[in-house]
Amino acid sequence: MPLDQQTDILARMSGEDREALLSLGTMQRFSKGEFVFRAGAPGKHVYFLRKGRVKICQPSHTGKEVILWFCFAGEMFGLAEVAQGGGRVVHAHVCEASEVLKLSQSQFSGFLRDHPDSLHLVMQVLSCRMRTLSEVIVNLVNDDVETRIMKLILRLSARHGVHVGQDIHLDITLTHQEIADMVGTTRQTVTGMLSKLKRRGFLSLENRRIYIESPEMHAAASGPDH
Amino acid sequence: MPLDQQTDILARMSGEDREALLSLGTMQRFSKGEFVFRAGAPGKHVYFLRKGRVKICQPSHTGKEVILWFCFAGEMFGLAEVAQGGGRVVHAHVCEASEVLKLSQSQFSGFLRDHPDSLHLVMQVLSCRMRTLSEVIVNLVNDDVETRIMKLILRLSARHGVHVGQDIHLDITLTHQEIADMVGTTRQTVTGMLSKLKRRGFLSLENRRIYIESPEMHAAASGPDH
DNA sequence: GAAAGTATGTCGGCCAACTGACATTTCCGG
DNA sequence: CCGGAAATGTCAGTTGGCCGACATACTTTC
Repeated sequence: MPLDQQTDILARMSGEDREALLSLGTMQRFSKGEFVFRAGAPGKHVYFLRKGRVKICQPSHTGKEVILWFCFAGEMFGLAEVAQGGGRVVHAHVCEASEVLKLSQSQFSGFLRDHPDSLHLVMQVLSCRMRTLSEVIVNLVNDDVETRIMKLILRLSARHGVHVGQDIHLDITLTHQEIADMVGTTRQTVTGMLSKLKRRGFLSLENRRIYIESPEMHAAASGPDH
Repeated sequence: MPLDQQTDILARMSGEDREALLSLGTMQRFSKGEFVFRAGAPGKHVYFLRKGRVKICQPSHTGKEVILWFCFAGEMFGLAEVAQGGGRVVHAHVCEASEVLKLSQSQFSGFLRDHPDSLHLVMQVLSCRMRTLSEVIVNLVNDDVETRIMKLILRLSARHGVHVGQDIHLDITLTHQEIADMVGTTRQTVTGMLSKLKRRGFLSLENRRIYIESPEMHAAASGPDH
């Protein structure tokens, strides 16, 4: 199983465990632009995203935002602060209408105690996320902006790509600003790079969706050409 | 407890748990320059550093190395791959003569099953490390090299600083290259920045050790001046 | 204690990418 | 279906920090 598929914890849980989990928590609905929680808030709950899309991002004194984690249906978020204590350091910002399962710290520890298989899954998810974060760091340090953007697109397509004939169709919409916040660059540079990649034939853009011409892309993203 | 103190898992474990853990694993000795494991190796063991210093670093195709984690006595490493499966993606590179406790995956899961308090600790450590990684990402994206170096020094001093009168004495030796690999820059730039900081009176350097004039430093590192 | 290896200090040239500024296009709520 | 808001496209000016190259200092090893 590729790294990118491991984080859908709800899907990987056994049926009984999932039922138990769902019956424990309470569902909440959010619409676009709202926050599930904000930096500074206490942080006594864990969340499971059932539907929609949430970005976990850290604001900085300069006003710039960094997106640390893009959360899709089936994934878990908000665990770090619960396990570790202390308030939230990140925002959980809702990108599109979403449904979220909310569990208190004690509900969740109880669940883990009673369901050791799920405990193991949680450790896997945490490990997987640590690897993803490490990968981002390595990218930031080693690669130029163009390569970072290509690798991001490939990473996303591993989990959210739909094969359409020869190409891969990324079925999520991202603004250039969001891409910039994920790879650590500016909106203008993203715009420029994307049209450059389009010109080169690596991908095509249609009403805010990205189509990847996969073979060329993989070869090109293996490293900045030098 | 500050973030930087949470990772000394051996110290935080109860006496009985620690005894149990130590009796389970086997001790190994390494000298400077050796590897506890290398990227590509299978990855079926967890390690606890009893003495010495180990850097967890990820090599890249360009030859550059990124230090993701500097491991000190009492800390745990190599868990991510064990929990998550798959081979090592990082090197564990021994910086100075070290002693390491080695446990197999099954020994470790057994231990966690029998010692729920320690399980909780492990989750805390993982969460803490995720936060640290996130912090590094935010630094890389937002701050210039000078600020990144200052923040690194402050982070290290929180865990390894010894108060000597007015100043804080960092009792670990780091080469400029290692600092560069941690903040994502080049050796030359580190040399330049350190002497700039020295000129400004933020810190002083004596035979490869760093002394911090704390008050000025904290103020300055809160953000790049603009 | 000499030689080899490793770490530090310093410099000029150069380019990727940021900044700010603006025009245009697309989206979305009423 | 219209008007404001948000997203995209483009450009010239500026610069932080990389690269390469070299000299000096420290520190192991035999």
